[in-house]
Amino acid sequence: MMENKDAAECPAEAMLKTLSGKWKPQILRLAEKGAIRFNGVMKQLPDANKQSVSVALKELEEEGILSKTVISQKPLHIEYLLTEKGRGVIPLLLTLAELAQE
Amino acid sequence: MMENKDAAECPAEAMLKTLSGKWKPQILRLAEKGAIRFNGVMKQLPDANKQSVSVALKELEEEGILSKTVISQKPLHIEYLLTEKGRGVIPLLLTLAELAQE
DNA sequence: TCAATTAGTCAAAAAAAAATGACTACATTA
DNA sequence: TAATGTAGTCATTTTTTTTTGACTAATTGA
Repeated sequence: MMENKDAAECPAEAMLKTLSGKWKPQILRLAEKGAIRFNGVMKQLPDANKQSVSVALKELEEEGILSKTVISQKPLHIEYLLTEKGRGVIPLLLTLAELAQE
Repeated sequence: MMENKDAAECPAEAMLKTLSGKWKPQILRLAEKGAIRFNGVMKQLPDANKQSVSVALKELEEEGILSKTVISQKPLHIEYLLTEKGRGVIPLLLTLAELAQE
């Protein structure tokens, strides 16, 4: 009998963790409509705080769901866009939202 | 201009929270194959602890994803089954898992 | 020069989630 | 009588997540 350390490998769990962080679904919902920016998100989610939004954007970028682009440094302008993977996530969120309401 | 307290209502966020609790995806994966029982889950997920499994089963039941049935109290026998809603969640988890690997 | 806007970071505190170990309660088996 | 198996609960500790408030750094406008 061989001892196999299971449990660790549940790919769905990792993805769920990534998506379920605070403010992330709302941020993705904003991103669905077009490029988003840090301060824009802060204004549209008045109850969110800098740190959480900062962490959310960073993690979503690390997961390849958002891409970050520096448009210009003169009047500092940074944009986040949904990647292809990110666009693939949106319909899942919508389906989850529907299921939640049943 | 009227001040609207937004943010609270993101149905996807609630559902994501429910599904992303510790061990929940694994438990649902077991439930997909048939009725599950408390000690059975404990044996199949050796790294999980009673408390977490207990909380997971309770929350999944409260969300209407699992149904709980007492089969008999003589040799105490309680079963959890995926509800229709629960069965609706499974394909989403599989899709999330696929997306995670891209 | 002072204030505002851009996009954050940092350390610390507070809140929420998860883990640990002891315990309950009932019935069966040795 | 003691141990085993069922399905948990409870209080406490540990870990993780989220929030708070102060601070940075560059540029623009008054």
